[in-house]
Amino acid sequence: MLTTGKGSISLYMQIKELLTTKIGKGEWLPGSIIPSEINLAQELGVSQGTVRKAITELVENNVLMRKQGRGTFVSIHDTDRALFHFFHITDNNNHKVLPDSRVLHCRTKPASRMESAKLHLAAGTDVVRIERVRSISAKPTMIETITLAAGSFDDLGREGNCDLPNTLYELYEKRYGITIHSADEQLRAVAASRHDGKILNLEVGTPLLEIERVALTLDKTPVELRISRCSTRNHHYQNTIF
Amino acid sequence: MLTTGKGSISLYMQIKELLTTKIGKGEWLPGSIIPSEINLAQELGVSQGTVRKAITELVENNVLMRKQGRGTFVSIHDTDRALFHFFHITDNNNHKVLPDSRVLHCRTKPASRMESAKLHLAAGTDVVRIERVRSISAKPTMIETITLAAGSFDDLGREGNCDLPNTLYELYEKRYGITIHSADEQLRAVAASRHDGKILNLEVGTPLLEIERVALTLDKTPVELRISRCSTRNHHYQNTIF
DNA sequence: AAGTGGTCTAGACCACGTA
DNA sequence: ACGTGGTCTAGACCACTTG
Repeated sequence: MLTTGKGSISLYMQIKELLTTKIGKGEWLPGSIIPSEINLAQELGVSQGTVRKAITELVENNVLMRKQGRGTFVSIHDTDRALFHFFHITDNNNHKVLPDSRVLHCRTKPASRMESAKLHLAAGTDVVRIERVRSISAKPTMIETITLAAGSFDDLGREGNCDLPNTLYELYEKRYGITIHSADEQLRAVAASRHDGKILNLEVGTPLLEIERVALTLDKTPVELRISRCSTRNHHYQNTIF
Repeated sequence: MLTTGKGSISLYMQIKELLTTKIGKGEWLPGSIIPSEINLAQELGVSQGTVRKAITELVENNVLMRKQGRGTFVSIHDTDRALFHFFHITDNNNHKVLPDSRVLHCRTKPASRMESAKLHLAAGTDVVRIERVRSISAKPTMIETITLAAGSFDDLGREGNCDLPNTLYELYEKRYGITIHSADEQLRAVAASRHDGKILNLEVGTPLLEIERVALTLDKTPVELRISRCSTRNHHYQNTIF
């Protein structure tokens, strides 16, 4: 179980990994309560303070949530979290608005070289590729191309199963048991293609903000590749550096 | 001094604010060591654990740095910190490279409406406006327009005092005692102007990534407005969401 | 050897939510 | 009334740095 003594990793770190593993394996599901600090401490044969330190760090990593008087819970991906944590587009008054979305295509195809590289897939593996338009205040504002490993999302994209909700990360969590925990984003300025222009109602060549995001699970497995091209006439990407 | 009892804020929070204030006022300078946890605890009449909790949160906020066996230090803005913390442009292999910079202009002028709004200055206050080009691997890659309240940076920009170092935040800290602690960034895609094109050696209309950054001190006072327009042909803006 | 931060314990009391 | 997390204490031992 827990190892102690010289040269071994600290107790609270071992506990942190133990808790992380339970969550990663689905033993403790998102939204469910975990045992109290006192119970965990007794089970593991350590003091409450040690468990507390492990939990504190997991709360800082958004893996757990504490609610005073109630208990500690595995974090859940509701719409709010998606909006405030992963969605960085705001209007020019810095207000976040969750855009609507409309699916254009949804197909299962072999992965491109770029897709298999970014998602760590073997060449030629099948992926689901979704293209959708997102509108803010009824104005088409961004085009998204989303790529998922077909194996992990088996029924998605098959037989016209394309009636997708607006916040996909909630779907991944609820229907497929895959929780997005972090993401790497790369931003570039690109020129609108003819296709972009037609859908976003812009001139060809208009500068667009391209966001290439790889979304990762708790154990850093890449799960989704999402390329968004956004008009930044009335909106922008907001980032705060602490 | 410290207040305790019902309805009052927690001890460690009061200590956190006390330490923050000392740093903000310049009583403890960047790079200097602060009293040990035990000394602080004795001075303040609390236990070491309480001081520790306050310090821990300040370390998480990048205000302090701990060095085991040595002590706790006020964070310093060396080149590395500027590079790893505030500079988000990387090449397409996700490697950070600190660009060179060459100053084009450096003038003191009345603030524009936008500048006075973003820097919380009265209309018409004098500001220093610096324009520079930054090159990566000898290729001009970004144009920066930097605006500072002239009052806080008195001699800067006067009498051709424009021999500026590459990492400005180090200069602000060392010469003017102003430490940049956080920043708000807004990213947009824009078309290269004739001026942009000439300097960056690009066609007019080429999409550029525009980064508008307001840099803040520890107490959230806006100090610098920086607008960067970057070619994203060989580079991009990298952001990780945890 | 002495001093620092890092980990860990055992126990106290408080604030909050539920029953 | 009870159980939860939140704060705080006092003290132990370890790991690291410096003199």
